Amino acid sequence: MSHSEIRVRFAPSPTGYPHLGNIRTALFNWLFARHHDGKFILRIEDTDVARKVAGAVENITESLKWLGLDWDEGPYFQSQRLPQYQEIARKLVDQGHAYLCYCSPQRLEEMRREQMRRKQPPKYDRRCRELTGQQRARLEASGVTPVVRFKTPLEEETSFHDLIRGKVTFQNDTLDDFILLKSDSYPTYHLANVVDDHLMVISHVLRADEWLSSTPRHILLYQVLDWQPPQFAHLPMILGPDKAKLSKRHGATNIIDYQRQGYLPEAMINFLSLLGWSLDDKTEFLSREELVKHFTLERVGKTAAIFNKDKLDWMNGVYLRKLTPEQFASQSTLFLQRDLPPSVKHPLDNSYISTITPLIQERAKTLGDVPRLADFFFLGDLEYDQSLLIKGTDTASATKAIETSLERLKPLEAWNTASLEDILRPLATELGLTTSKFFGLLRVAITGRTASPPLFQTMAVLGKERCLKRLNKALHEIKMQN
RNA sequence: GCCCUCAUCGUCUAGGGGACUAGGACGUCAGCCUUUCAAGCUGAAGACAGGGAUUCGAAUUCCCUUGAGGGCACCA
Repeated sequence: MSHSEIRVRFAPSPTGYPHLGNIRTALFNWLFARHHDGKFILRIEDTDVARKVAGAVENITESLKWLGLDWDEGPYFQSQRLPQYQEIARKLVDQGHAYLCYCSPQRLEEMRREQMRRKQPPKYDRRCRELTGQQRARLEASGVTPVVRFKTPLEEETSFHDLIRGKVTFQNDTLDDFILLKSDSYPTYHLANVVDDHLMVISHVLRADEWLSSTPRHILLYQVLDWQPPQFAHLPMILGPDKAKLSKRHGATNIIDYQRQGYLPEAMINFLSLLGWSLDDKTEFLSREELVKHFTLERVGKTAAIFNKDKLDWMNGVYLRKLTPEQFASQSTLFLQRDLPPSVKHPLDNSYISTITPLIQERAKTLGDVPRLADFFFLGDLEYDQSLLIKGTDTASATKAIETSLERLKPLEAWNTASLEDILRPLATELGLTTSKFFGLLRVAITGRTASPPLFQTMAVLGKERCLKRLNKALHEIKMQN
């Protein structure tokens, strides 16, 4: 591989399922790689045995696949590369850049509590930093398994140039002697991350802003290891509506949930790309190809973005409407099969579905809306809410309207939108009702609700038999209620 | 408490000294269309956190204040 090749990675830890923020990071890495014709690498940072979540790796790969964020290498697993980290840790100890620490977690915990209580920055007191051989031998003999800590320089400062933030500087004395290797001999994030980014020849680290303050530690590691650090770009965070870092308590943040709710991957990609990045002052819609073509770090912003679900819904609706009727029908089918009430008999008839979905397409914001918007096309008997049935009309006129409609409709042979309109529209005048009232009444009788696709089209799709049956039932209910 | 970062309409953002009476989008409101709901169209309301400084001129540069976020684990 050439030295100038762009190589980036998405490196999630399998301690949970990826949410919007994680995926936005993946997306920007992917876009950056594709834009520069580089490589996008997937690395699983599974160094925390205790917090590992079953199925997380599968969920991560599934999410990336759903969105079409294909990776060129990996997934690599850090848990399978333990010897590499251990060797580096050993080397650092040998060279005097790191040391063995025998302090117990309990002692550290107490110390932290005390520091917090005294409003001091919680920091390791470096008790083991300068142990004599004798002291070490005694601790070793007592059976304590040590951790390896980095010997952070006590003076001077560490700075680096962030591609998005510019120059960032930290005083070394504000840094801790952080742990490199845990007592279970797994590396911590800091060690594994640096070692892997170097070994995998990562050219650019594009990660969320929350990592900014650990970057000086990483820089320090690169320095003592005599490795060239990658370029860093810390992406603005995505926050929940409460302005806090996205987390479980923000609800359905797992990216796969959005798939389940019926968001389209294209819409998701487009929406996410605009969270922290923009092309110009007006472009809202960009295809995957356009995104790849135009994506640059220069146009990534610095300010954290609050996730705005309303806009996602709007955008998904636009993408839904852009689908061909055939595409929309086939995409809807899965959701209808999954979410229609159990009373609806399966399997569903595909040709019937394709007559319905055109009436739903411009009304759905997600594919998950489809079953709710279309259930009355599949249900047998409808349950009427009496207040809906007689809304805006009195019982007598409602009864008469439906009776007359039934009378005129029964002999109708050609049951289609035009013929239905030819019969029913004049009837409104005849009955002395506004079309709004008359059609509204029929709408409730036919669909069980006050809002639906256009009445005649709906009736045409439902068919004569079902419509007459529903009108009869509605009529019966009106009479029963009085 | 300490460190770091950020700061334009409710939200996502454009803006990198004069083109800004600050543009676009979502949302909101109003109107049009209309058999309802949507969709569509038109319009409206709506922001440069505050204070200094630099400059002929600042949303744009610098400083301070304030606010917000993030980090400070044998978690990543």
